[in-house]
Amino acid sequence: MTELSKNFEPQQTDNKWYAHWMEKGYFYSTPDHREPYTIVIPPPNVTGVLHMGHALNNTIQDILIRRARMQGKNACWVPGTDHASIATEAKVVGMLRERGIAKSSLSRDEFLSYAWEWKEKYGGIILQQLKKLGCSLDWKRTSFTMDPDYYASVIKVFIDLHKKGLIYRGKRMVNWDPMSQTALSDEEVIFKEIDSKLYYVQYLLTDGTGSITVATTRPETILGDVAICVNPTDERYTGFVGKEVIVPIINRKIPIIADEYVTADFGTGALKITPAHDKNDNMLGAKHGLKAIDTLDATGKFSSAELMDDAPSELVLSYNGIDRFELRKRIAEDIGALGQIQKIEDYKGQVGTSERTGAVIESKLSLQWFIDMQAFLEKNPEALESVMDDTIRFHPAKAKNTYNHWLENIKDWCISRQLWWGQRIPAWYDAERRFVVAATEAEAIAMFQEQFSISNAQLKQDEDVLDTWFSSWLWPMEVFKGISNPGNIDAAYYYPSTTLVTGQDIIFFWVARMIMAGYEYGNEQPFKDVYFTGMVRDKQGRKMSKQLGNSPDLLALIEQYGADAVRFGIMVSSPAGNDLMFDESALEQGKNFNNKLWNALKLLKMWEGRSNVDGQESTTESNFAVDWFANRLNQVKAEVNTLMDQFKLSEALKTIYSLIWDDFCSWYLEWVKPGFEQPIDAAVYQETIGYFTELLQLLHPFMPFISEEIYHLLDERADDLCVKLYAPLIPADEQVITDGELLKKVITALREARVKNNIKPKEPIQLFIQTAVKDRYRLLENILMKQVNASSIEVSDTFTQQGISLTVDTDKFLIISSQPIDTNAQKEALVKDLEHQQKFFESVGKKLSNEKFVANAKPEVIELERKKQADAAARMQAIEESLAELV
RNA sequence: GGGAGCAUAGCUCAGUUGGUUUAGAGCAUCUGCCUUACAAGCAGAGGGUCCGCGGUUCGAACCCGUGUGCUCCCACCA
Repeated sequence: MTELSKNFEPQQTDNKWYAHWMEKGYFYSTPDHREPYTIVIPPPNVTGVLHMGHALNNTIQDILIRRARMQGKNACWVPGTDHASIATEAKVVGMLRERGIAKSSLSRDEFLSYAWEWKEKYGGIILQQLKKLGCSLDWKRTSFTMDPDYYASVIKVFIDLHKKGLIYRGKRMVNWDPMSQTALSDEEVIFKEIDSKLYYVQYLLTDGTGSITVATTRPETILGDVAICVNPTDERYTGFVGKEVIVPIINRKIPIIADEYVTADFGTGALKITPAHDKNDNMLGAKHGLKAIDTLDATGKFSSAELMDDAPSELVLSYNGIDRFELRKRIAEDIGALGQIQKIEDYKGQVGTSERTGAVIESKLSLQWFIDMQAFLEKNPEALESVMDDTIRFHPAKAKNTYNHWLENIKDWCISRQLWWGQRIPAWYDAERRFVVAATEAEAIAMFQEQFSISNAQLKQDEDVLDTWFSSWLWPMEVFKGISNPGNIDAAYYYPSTTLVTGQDIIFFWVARMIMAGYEYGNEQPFKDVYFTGMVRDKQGRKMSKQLGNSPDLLALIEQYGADAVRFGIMVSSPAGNDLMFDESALEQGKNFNNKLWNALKLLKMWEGRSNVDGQESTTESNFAVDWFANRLNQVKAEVNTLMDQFKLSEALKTIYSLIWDDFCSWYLEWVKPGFEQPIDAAVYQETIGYFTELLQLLHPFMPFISEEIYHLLDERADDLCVKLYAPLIPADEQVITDGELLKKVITALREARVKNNIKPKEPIQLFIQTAVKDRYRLLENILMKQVNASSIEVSDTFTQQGISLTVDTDKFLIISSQPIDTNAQKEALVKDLEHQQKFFESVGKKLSNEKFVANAKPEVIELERKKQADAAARMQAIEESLAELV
């Protein structure tokens, strides 16, 4: 027997076991006759590092996949990363800048070779970090959304959807990120409340009869104004409609028009129309036949390029190159100098920002590629139906509402991005901007021949790449090459996947689109269950963020507490779909739990050499304890199964924790513990080892390292817990469970009596019991004696001595000790208990004498109330007898 | 502005179709113990107007209405 350390030392065991599991290839999966259980990881950004959100998400996936593996399913958890177009490109640009290289000085190919170099070097660190957490991923299947096959599948889907008329190219108002200089989808825009100012700008009428004042938050766009709009019912302005005003500074003459869109009671009731810079203005401009004048360039700086018709002044030209926010101040000042700013008010408004860069979004008219989502959904109505009718089950179900709302109000998806890192859009243009969509230039040339009768066309490929989510939505299929090589063995076996575990925040970005793609390309659901995790917050409920500095270093925590303790801490307080309030004290609890397990092991190791193989017969206390725990274990295993099937992982873990700590360690081990330096019965010892093994197996999905370690220390063996199959469930014997509960209750009550009467633990007592179920107590006697330190137990019909009396259920107990008895305190306690019982008895009695209750309640409920009443009566009688015996 | 959700012990949460609930657990707190696996522990205890108000019902933490307070999602009233 090797010497066991005082406490469990995870740092030494975690890496050892992970390496061992890898070496054995336990995480690798290939199709076979077994039922598959498939999870595809939500691919983290290739540039990412492990944070609390990942830890929560991946711990859950690992628990599910490990359990499936031990249930005999063919468990396959596919790892991988996402190329994360914007985020990665930004990182590479930053890296180049540090080296003194500007992106603009590079060709596309040069830039991409730097990007790949960077990806190879730094990408996927996060996957290595997942190993520290114990994640049992099938590393041979590691995928990347820019792998050659994956890339090809994305192009294939683009071409296919274009052919089906679901993808179109058009000039629309898009969300423009001036920092990364690309269009974004609506989902990538986050609205934030920002303090700004409302400027009241006066526009003079051309006929010299006065002016109209407009309230705007964006004076920098004034030079692009093409009209002033008022509500037709607004009496203040009835005389104005049809007249013209002069735009300050640029001196353009623009009409005053009327449209019901304008709300009279906001600002001055007059709205300036700038179709190039606002979605609603653009809509109004189109409706009223107004042109759009764009005064900002792609980087958000002023550009006079579209102002040439207005013969711009020196002042206007001097704005060129000024950033939009600086420009706002400048123009406001310059209009102020003209005396045409009436007032400036503080104003808090919603401003769209880029999810990735945080830059304030500009609405910009731009030629982009879109998916007609409405048409897509009409073609695939199952995408909505499957979720609403629980063909795809959402956990928690309330996420269905969110999903439903989004799909019912779905808008077109802008999928082109003005970036280089990503799948390049397979559209080919000639000099006259005619285009075809084709996978290769050769195909495109052939198509030009066919469509436009142009041979050997000189073509250029679209410069843009696709939105990252346009590749992610194929993830569950394409990790098995289901798009690039449809119907292959892996795809047929593993797809649709079993469970998806992801954050609620990407329900639209990702989950909804995967479901849509699933029905379009495979005509079935991509997964059966979706488990949504909440957000990880600090214990004050704040989001974790770099600015607040409240985001713990996960690897440091693993180093400090061990991976199992971290997993425990995360899981113990994270119900499905609810935010996780991360608190380091939960990790402490996890560490303590490790230690508890470790000490149980140490205890068994002490018994190992002292088991009595051929000696005395098993004692009855051991028999009952062994019998009880076997049943208790079966009972809890069934409970855990139910909880796991309902995805109540946190509850399941707490249930296992309590089974191990309370039932196994506090009760069972104490019940079978032999006297000091006494041998333990060999059969009992063997059973105990078996129970501990089963407990470790139950715990393994949650805490894989320590369970594997103890499993091997408990008994030298060749197999591993990691792949040990769960035994079939056996129903528990209720009578044995009930007897065990009674025993616990009696022990607790007697201990309480000892404490209250100042009987020292070491002082033995004599115990007398009056009970109607003598046989049951005979079974429990020896354990009871040991647990309450009784020198004798006598089951009799009457008590003949004075002592401390108490009742448990309807059984009466009398304790005789050398301590002097405080009769008054005894009486007081009994009277208090009696009063309590009486109150209860009366309330039940009241209920039972209520005719309406007896008439309306279900028979079994009435029966129950009768039983409660009878029990209370019996208890009252027992207490009264005890009181009478007290002189 | 529209929609969804939540409110139970100091904290984090369970509580299945209303009746085995006189509302439970973990953590924290308090008391006593270095008892021969474990003081990172053991034994025991205290702690709740189930957010307020009204209603339905024989019976409500649970169902309905309403008020209050939080959270999230959607929506560019300039």
